This record gives sequence, structure tokens and C-alpha cells, in this order.
Amino acid sequence: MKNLVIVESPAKAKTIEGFLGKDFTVKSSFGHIRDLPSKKLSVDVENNYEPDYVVPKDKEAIVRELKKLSKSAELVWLASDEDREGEAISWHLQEALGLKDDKVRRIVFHEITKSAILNAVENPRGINIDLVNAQQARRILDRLVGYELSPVLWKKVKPNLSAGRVQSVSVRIIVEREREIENFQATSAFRVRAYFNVDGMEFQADLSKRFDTLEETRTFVAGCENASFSVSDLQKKPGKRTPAAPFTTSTLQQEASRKLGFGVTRTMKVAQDLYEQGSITYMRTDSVNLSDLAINAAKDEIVKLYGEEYAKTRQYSSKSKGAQEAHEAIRPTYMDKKSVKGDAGHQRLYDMIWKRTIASQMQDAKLERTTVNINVSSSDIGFVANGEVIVFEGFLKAYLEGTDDETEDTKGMLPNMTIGQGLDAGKVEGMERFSQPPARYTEASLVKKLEELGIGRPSTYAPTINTIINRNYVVKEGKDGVEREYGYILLDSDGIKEEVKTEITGAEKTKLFPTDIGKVVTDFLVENFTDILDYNFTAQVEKEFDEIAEGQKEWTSMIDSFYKPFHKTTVHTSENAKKATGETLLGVDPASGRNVYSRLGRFGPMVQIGEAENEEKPKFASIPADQRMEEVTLEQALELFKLPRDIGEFEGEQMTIGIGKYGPYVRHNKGYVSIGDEDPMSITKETAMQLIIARREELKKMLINEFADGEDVIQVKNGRYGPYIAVGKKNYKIPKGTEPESLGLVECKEIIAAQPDRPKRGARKKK
DNA sequence: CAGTGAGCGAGCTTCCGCTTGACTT
Repeated sequence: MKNLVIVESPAKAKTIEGFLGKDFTVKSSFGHIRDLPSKKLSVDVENNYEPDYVVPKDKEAIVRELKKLSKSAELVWLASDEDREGEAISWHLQEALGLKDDKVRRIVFHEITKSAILNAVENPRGINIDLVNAQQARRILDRLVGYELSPVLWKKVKPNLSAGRVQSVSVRIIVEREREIENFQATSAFRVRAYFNVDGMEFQADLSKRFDTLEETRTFVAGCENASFSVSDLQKKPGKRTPAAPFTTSTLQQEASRKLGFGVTRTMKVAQDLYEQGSITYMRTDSVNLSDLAINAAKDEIVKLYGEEYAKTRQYSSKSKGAQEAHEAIRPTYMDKKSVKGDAGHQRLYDMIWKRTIASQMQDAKLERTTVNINVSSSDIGFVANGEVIVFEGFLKAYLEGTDDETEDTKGMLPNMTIGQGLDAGKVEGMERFSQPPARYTEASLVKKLEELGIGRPSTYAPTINTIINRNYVVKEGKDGVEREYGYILLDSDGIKEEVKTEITGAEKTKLFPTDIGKVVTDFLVENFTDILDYNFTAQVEKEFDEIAEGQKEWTSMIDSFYKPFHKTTVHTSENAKKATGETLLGVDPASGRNVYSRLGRFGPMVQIGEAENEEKPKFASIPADQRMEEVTLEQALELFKLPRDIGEFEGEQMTIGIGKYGPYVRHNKGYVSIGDEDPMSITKETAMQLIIARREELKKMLINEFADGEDVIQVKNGRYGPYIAVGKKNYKIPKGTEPESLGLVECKEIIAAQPDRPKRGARKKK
């Protein structure tokens, strides 16, 4: 073999191999191949921050293969991405494979096109060690922050918690938004709207001023009853709209959320599939750049579909902080391809990418905006109608970007009118409108915010959100709205009518809410580690990483000047800070006269009667998952102490209701059955009995067959992942094509014997 | 699978960013 090329992704390897011909073998490293082991800090803070890099278990095989191939190759071309992480991957490869400098060529390209690849091969360079050092600084800073902060939380808040440069700020964003909403005081004002009809075309106009009170509104609307209306001014202005830039990871996630209702994880999974089948370019990118090839292909397609006048090619430039632009924007590989493999979700995401890319190379939409001022004879205040007409569709023919805020007024067409023209108002209505609290974040709008702050990378947006949800800092859920009254006055041909109407406000679906733990941890970190929780912390260290990459700063001294004071703070906090429990005094227990508190305990949110320091031991009860610690009242707290409670007998055994580690349950005859959404305080004996019977049925369905094998019981069961064989606590797979019903004792034993005890893999089990 | 919450002390937890499958009961 003459040449070995190593890239990061196997799909990329396949494409590139086609461009380079038979003298080149292209392989993939599957991302990073060495890292700091997770068991310990692995950074020698006493010895100039010497990192201890190792090849992780799951990378041993690939490193072995690459080592073998590189031995037999004349030249090894390191073709990882041209950014900080990519440069580090190349460096680690050279180190781990033990490659001499003269055998190594470093090449880079921003787009996977034949000319870009061939050009890269013509222009190799060496590894840029400054860029590598910037990555090492990034990696080691993150390790030091994460591994020194988390233990402080274990000690001061609760075991198993985590903190880090990215996740802790992400949680803070959610927590602060929730507090803004909690503290929000809605104000209201009366909007007056008149409906006109000209030549059979209806349109609406709003009064240029809103009234503070119902009285003012009533006076004004009443004045309209015998007033005359006329056009006092009319202005037409040309306007335009320009298409949005092609997709990056962040904008793809946002738009898939708005238009398709996808969560960020689903978007990335579907995009990965499209990438692997060769339908789109790489899906983890912060660049809005398109290759010349792509721009020309888009133009051809536009001309073919819509005509020459619809095409306008353009190059966009990235606005996001810290963009590294190692790839193209996300676009179809072939612009003339309209359908893809996979389900409807794949097709819809692909359509969106196709339209967005096409639209980005199309003409602006030309508009005509009209403003009409309308006089009322009974008042100095006038109405204003806004209209918008599309003169030339341009890119709107293909695609329009969605918006996050749902504004209610959509501008439409206005009829032809002239100044001085008299108008008839069909009706005039005054309606109380309220100011809106800031919106809670969705997964996608959080990603947008993180990107604006320069926090996280395209490859980490989706995993970061999963982390803060899995750690129980944040929950994704909906919320019922509450009814609100508003004043309403209507003037029409029947005269004036006034009423109090109601509307639902504050309803949410699948938004991010902070948990009690998320709030307590955020407050603790903001108080004690203000710098790291600062929204600009990442931006500041990124500036220093850039200086390292430029060769203007030495990475270990940068880390040292960060770590020295940081470490001091962790030690100081560890020794001096009070435990953070979010304790709130709810009131006094009428039965005992002792104080009742809500607070965070070692196992989560709970309520407590009495203090630990006192003679008499305090009583404790957990707060169920659907209740917020901050919202628990004294009455609700006292209710919680009524559990566990007996609710009567079934088959001669007592049924007891309680709330356990896994939620509310009914215990009966030493067994436990989850009661799901039933209220543990009010569940009846009959409901509980039904649940127990239903659970028995379920278990019966799960059990396909059962055999006695000496001491052991062998069971053939139906599980979440299909049928399996269970013996004691061990489970065994049933080979494909075997009917589980057909298995007898002998067959089961054969299957068990054929499957040696698997090594317990992955100590990382997360509940 | 199913009360625990104080304190003792063993041993454990934890980061971010780059990539895909293997595998789950």
C-alpha cells in the first residue's frame, strides 16, 4: 500500500476513497482516539498540568488496525477536520501510531468535493502544534472544572450530581428564565380595532393608541357609533425579504423543531441517517458556507424549476461566536435529488434542507407595504391599517423560515383606496390585551441561546440537553393554562355590547422547566463560583484558546492562571460553605407545634417536621415528582405525612399506599404495584384492587413458560426487547428464528450453556 | 425495586468534544 488516508468519519472515508483512486486507502478514526481516562483527574496539577492520555477500550481495535496499516504504508495522510479538535485528532494519531514526521502529511479541506480533495493532497502541511495546544487547554480546563466542581456538589448538595462549563450554564439559563416568569407581572391595556369593508373586501385597522382603562375605551367606542370615518393618509413603500442562510446544526435543530416538531436528538438521528446514505453533507457544522459546486447545482435547479429570474447566487458569512467552519453548511449532496430512503420523517427533514438550500440561492422577495391612516370624526386619535402585497415571490416560492414568537396579526392585502375617501366601519371592538412573560425554552431555542453565547459545539448541543435532563436538573413537560378574564366592548349594527370574557393563558407543551435540584444547584454555583457560571466565561476562555492557537500564549501558563485561584475557591467552598438545601419554613404543625420545612435531602425533595438538633427526632416525607418543592404549602406537606396509609384488605391482606423510589405504589402481600397517575391521597380500595389484578394479568402475559431445573427455575419471558430466558437474576438471549413457545427445558438449557456469562459492561448505568 | 434524611467512613459518582454501532430485559 502506498498511501493511507485517515479521516474522522467512515461515511466521509467512503466518499473520498472514490475521489483518490487506487493508490490511496482511506480509513476512519471514528473521532478522537485518545482521551483522559474518566476514573481519575488524569491531569498532573503539580507537574505543569501533564495530561495522562490513554486509548479507551472501545478504540483499541481501531488503533490496532490503523497501526498495522500505517506500518505497511509509504505515507500516512492525516485528514481530520481543520479545527482545534481535528488538529488534535491528527496529533494523537501520530503519537498513538508512532509515526515519524517524514512519513506524515497533514491535509485539510472544507468540502467533500473532488477538486477540494485533490487540491488538499497537492498542498500538505505539518501538524500545527499551537492549534493542538489550544485543544489541550480546552480539554484540560473542562476536565479540571468538571472534576473539581462536581465533588463540591456531592458534599454540599447531593451525591451523584455534576457540574461543568457547558451544562451548568445551560441549567442556569433555564432556571433564570423560570424565575423571570415567576416574577412577571402582566399589565393590560385596551386595544381598539375597527373592521371596514371596501368593494366587498374586508380589512381591519387598529387604533394608534391603546387605552389604560375600560372607561376610556367605552367612551371612545361609544363615540364611534355616530362618527364618520375617512382615509386621511395613504402611503405605499417598496419592501423586500431576503432568504435565510443555509442550515447549520443549530438552525437545522431550530427549524425542525418549529416546522416538524422534532426534538434535537431526533433531528440529529435522522440527519445522521441522511448523511450515511449520502443524501446530505455533514450534519454537525457551524458553517453557512456552500461549495461553488453546490451553488452552481442549486442555480441550475432553480432555473429549471422556476426560471432564470428567480436565481441569485450568494455566499453567506457566519455570525455565530466561536464558529470554526471546518465543514460546509448542511445541504443536499445532489440538488436534483428529491426523494430519500427512510420513513416520512427522513423525507420531511430532507425536503426542508433541500428547500432551505435552494431558497438561499434565490432572488429576494419584493413587496409593497401599504399604510393607511383613518380619521374618526369623534376623536383626535386615528386608526392605522397595514397591508403587505407580494410583488415578486422570489425565494418565497420555495421556502420561508419559521419564527419562534407567534404574533397574532398577519398582514394581508388592502383594497384600493384614495385619500379623503369615506369608510363604513362594520364593527368596532375594544379588547383588553395583556403583556406576555418571556417564553420558556424549548430544546431548540435553548440551542439557539447556547450558540449565541458561544457555548458548546454542534456535536454537543443535543447531548448537553440530554445530560441536564438525565441529571434531573431540567424536565421537559407541558403545563395546563389558567383562565383569565378580560374586558370586551363591541359596537356593531345592534349597538354597543359590553361583557367580561375569559381566555386560557400560560398553557405550554413540551418546554424545559427547571427542577428543584436544578434550582438549588444553580443558586449554589452562582453564589460560590460566579466566574464559571458567568454567561461570558466560555467566550473569555475561548479568546485565550485563540491566542494559544496563534502561538501568542503558552497553554500551561494559561491553565495555571485559571487553575490556581479556581482550585483555591473549590477548597474554600468545600470547607466553609453551608449545605445547600433550598430550605423553606412552611409553618407550624398544629398537632405537635413543631416547625414544618420543605428542603432538598440526600434522596431528593422532601418535607420535614421538627429540627435535627432537637431532642425529638424529625419526621420526614418525600415530595412526589409532580410537585414542586418551592410551591408546596403547609397543608400539602401535612398531607404527605399521612403516607403510608392502609386502605383496606384484599384477599385477607392489608393494602398500603405509599410513595417510593419509583413513585406512588400499593403494597399488598409483600408485592408492590405502581398506581401510576392515581392520587395516593384519595385512591379507593376498589381502584387499588383493580390495579393489583391488572398487574397480575400483565405478569402472566409476560411469562411464556416455566420449568423447574433442580433448585433453579427457568422462565421463558416476554420483555421490553422481545422474548428471553431468565434464570434467577441472569437473562439469556433466544437465538433468532426460534419460537419461544417451542422451547422445552432441554432446549433452554442448551441456549444457556451456549451463552457464557457476559462481562458486566458499562458501569455507567443511569436510572 | 419500594424509606431513607444526623454523622461516621468505606467506595462510588463527575467534565467536554470528536465519532458510530452494540446492546439493553
